[in-house]
Amino acid sequence: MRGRDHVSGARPDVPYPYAYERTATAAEITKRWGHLEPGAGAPHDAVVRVAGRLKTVRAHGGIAFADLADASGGIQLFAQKSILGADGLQHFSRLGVGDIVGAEGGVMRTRRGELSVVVTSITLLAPCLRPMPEKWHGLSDVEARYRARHLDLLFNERSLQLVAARAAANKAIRGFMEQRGFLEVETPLLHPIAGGAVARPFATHHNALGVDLYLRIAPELYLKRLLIGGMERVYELNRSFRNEGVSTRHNPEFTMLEGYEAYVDYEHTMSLVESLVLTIAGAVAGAAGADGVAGKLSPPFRRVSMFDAIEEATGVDFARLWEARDWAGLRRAAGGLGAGAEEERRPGAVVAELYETHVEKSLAEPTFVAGFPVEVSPLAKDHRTIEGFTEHADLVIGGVEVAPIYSELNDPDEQRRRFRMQAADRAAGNKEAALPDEDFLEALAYGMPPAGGFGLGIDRLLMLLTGAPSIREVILWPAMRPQDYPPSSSSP
RNA sequence: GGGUCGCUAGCUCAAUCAGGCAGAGCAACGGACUCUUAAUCCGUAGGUUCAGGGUUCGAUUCCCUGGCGACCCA
Repeated sequence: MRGRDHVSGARPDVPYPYAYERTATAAEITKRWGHLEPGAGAPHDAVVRVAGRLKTVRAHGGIAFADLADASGGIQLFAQKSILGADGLQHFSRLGVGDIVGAEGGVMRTRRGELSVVVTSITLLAPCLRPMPEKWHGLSDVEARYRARHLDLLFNERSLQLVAARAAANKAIRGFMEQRGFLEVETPLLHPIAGGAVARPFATHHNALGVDLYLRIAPELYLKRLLIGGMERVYELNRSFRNEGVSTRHNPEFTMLEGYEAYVDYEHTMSLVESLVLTIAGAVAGAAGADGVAGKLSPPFRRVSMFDAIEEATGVDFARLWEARDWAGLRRAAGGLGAGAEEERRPGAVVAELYETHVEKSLAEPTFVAGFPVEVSPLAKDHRTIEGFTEHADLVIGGVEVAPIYSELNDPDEQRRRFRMQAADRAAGNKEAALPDEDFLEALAYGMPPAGGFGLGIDRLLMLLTGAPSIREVILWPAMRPQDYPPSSSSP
């Protein structure tokens, strides 16, 4: 591979200038001078200085053209020997695709109708020493796009749009939460105990303190401490980490929004989340186009109990079996639906499995599924009417769990029992079961106001809203195995 | 974790089915050309065919192992 290693050495001028005084972007020139007729020029004193990356260069002997792209769009550069002289034109013509340049000149529309900067001076700001992907097909190899995102963004407009969509979502979230009186906070990312969710953590170690630490799997337990501390509405737009598989829907680091509001229950919080999701959808549709469901969501979102949802999907009335405490009948019915219904499994775990395998994927329209078995919701308050259930709801859109919502558990004794239940689960081999957090229990004992809380998976929401087929499309640098590392030496 | 598919020049792809000199376009380099815009034309150079092993006179091609990725399933 030869590349263009020669270019920097061939330049007589400063190879890497420190700055370029730009006076116009491509879009500004298009807006200001778009009315020019073919062959017409702007007044002679209308000199612009533009900067950007060359997409193509076309030399024609006495003249040359180049397409310059900046963040606002593109503008053609038009160079002539009669203006630049023979050396100047040759200098221009030797510029290559990918070089970053600054150009100064007047503005005109060519006879063939292309708005152009008539170059009076061109400055190479940074040469492109590596060969660029092909101008016509660009970079389409999926793996290459994820690994070389800098090139992906240069060649694939959609990738850029998805970055903008995330920025728009973040901005909408902050605006919405602020307007509702929530304060944005930042809590620790390094946790002595990874709590607040059911997941395996990444482990690390602090040398000076001599303690093992874990990357957070959720900020929940710290945000609840803030409620104890007297804050009534808080949220954190956070990166969390889960040491689990990688797939089109899972990335080891992901972005989540968690919010807590004192003195309300999950019914109230469901309404909050509904408004929030609609607000985000509007912002994303504006930034990325409504390819996914961004433009199609409409309130009110449906609310359904887990038992009703299961009955709709399977035709079996598990609510009746549950109320009758007919565990044998429940196991029999669940077993008939392919669920693991062994004697030692708790009925709640069986119901949760039925929901996950038979219901969740089929919920296309935005739906709040309310009431989860206590086994899978160690941090939510007991359900007011269904024994063994909690006030935990999931917002499901397009068959994907987007947001869990809770009436937050604030009884420290009950919280301790829940941790014990999880510990038993863990002893039984479930490595994901939650760990007891004594610090948190002690804090809870000071009294936490009743509160509604929610978590919103931003990456998955962006996938849904934009129609992205993989979570890797909405994350700039998704987790990938290192390529050629260690450098291939010998085979085993 | 299982299954299917893919990996050839910087990029996009041929050649693989049926083993027989590894190619094209773009990009790069040299040259021609004063209204091009996937510019055109002439010329030059560019390869660990993902890696290792096997079969064979001969392997990008067939077989095995491994790597990386995509998709589907759990």
